Amino acid sequence: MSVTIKEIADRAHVSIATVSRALNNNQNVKKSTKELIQKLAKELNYTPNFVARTLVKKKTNVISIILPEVGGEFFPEIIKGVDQIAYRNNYHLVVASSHSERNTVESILNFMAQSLVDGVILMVPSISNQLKEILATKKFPIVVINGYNKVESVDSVGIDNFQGAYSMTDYLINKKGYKDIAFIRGPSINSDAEQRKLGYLAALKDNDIEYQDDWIINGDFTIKGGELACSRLLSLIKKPKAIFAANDMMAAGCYKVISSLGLKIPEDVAVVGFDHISLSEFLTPKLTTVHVPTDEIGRTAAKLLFKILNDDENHEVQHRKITTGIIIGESC
Amino acid sequence: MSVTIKEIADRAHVSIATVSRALNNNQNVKKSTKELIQKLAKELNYTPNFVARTLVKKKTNVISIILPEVGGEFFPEIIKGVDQIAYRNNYHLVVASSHSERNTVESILNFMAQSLVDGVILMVPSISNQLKEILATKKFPIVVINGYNKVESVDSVGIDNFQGAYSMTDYLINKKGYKDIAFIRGPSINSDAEQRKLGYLAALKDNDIEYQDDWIINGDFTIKGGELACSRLLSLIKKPKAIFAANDMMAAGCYKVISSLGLKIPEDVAVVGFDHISLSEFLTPKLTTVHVPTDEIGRTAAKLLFKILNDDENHEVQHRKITTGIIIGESC
DNA sequence: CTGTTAGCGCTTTCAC
DNA sequence: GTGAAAGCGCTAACAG
Repeated sequence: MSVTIKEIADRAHVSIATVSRALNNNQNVKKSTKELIQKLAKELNYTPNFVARTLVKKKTNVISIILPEVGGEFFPEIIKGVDQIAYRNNYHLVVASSHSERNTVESILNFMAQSLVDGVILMVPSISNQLKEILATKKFPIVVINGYNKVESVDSVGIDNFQGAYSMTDYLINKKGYKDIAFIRGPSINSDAEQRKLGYLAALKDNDIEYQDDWIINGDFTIKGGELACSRLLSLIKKPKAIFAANDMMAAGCYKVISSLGLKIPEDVAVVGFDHISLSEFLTPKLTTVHVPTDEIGRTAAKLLFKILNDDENHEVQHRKITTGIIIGESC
Repeated sequence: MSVTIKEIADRAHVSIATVSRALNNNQNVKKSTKELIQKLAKELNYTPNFVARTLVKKKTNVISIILPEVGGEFFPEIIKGVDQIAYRNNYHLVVASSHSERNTVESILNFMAQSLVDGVILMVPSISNQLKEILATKKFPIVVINGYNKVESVDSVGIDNFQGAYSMTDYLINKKGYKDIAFIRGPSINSDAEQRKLGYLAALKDNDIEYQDDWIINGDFTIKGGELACSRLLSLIKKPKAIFAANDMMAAGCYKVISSLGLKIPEDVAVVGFDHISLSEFLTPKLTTVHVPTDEIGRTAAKLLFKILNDDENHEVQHRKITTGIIIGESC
């Protein structure tokens, strides 16, 4: 096996305690012996046994992120952000995605029970009651990624959907001069989607624009849903001049319908989206959309977690919102 | 802290050794005491301390996957595949992506040195000499994802680029009746790209079609590169009737150029790609392309790794190639 | 069947 | 400054 402190101790003719001290650079070890030990360690290519240290320190230097899936547009970015911060803190990251054979709750409990990780970042589409209970009574460091429907006692970070939708709507009105703006909603159980709708409504209101009931159409965040919604909007007697889709996928659906009707974006009707997925860059004309800084979410969550980890006692719960920005394309 | 076997031992009035045995279900423990212990364990909500066990067993039940990046089209799928298999084997997965602050080699050495993981899956765009050396002298379980440029002594899995390109070309010729097929290459240092070119050439040859030098154009796997290559091809005196881009990104570039020239796909010129990235589904007309079963790569790599892990002594090195399939769109 | 004992590799009092 | 010794929670001989 690999070299241990015992090996070094033997060669340096000191005790393993001294080696331990010297290697941890702390304590009061005579300069010369410290140097000798460090030299020896280097020579022997010594690396501390992580596991042994963990056993005594009760600290694994591992955090974990649990998410519904590892693929897609957002998750990888989040992981990346977390990984970055973890690395800087000299931590490792275990990624656990719930899949058919594993569910989120199980994952958390498992990790924590086995004292495998020092903390977890949890990303869930929605917070079930079972989960809520666990979180409410939790006694381990955790931060949740998911803006709404949150548990008060648990740190969280989410994106500011309201602000994003508000500023996009405001942009359409005040920078682009649109007044007739329709909105395609996301699934109503989805709290992100709801916030986006509220942001849209608030912006209309603040600009003294009456909202039209039939310009707020249900959608389901899919391309297909966008197509359906869009064709309904464009078959109204009073058609909107701009369509704000609650996500880019549905905006892409609008593109399909609009081009199949022989209409032009943005001349005949403008389309804007939300998310800034990579597809939005490939649409012609390039989609104007709300950018969600995904990696920042990951980084923020990780930073929050380390704040708890380093500052356990007097850490106070925070709920952070990540603000969005507008990516200006040519679709309005 | 959490319950330990000592706690259980006390309550059951037996020694910790017996508890350990009972819990591990092995050995010969009297049925009644075993049942008592297991009942107690459940009552006390006992979970084994992973770290303590690791320290003595010298086995962490963690594998790691190291990749250049966590985002993008492919990596998440690979991770997912690995995760699935890992979970089934009762293992955890640590994901490490090399980023600005960390490089691959460092990661491997680090993990192994700290005896943090039992094995690693390594995915690299290319294998440097430094890495090659490490791999050649490696003494820990590792499997490399990257078909070519491989180290003989190390297990690997990669996709069969040659076969993929061959069958696509063959499909164009024999199913679709094309004879004038141009090819846009990837970067020549990229061995995947080279294999694709070879597959293309081989298919032409086997069908007795002379290849044309100026129909094989350099590209760089980017949209821009695809655009450039495509406009060069379409300004030739003798234009090809079909363009086989070595990846979907470049195929997307072709789409742009072709539509800007007012030409139609596939009537005026057919376009096919390679990779089956999600963008290819959104192109109009839908792109015909070679599907790379990414999650299968991950699964295969993981299975291979566990084969080594479980079968250490007499495992013989394998090099696996994952075959591809054709996704039929409307672009040819 | 079950208990005793000796570690795994390291950190951390407590003495000297 | 440094060593001795205990112990983290568990497993694995070795006895009985």
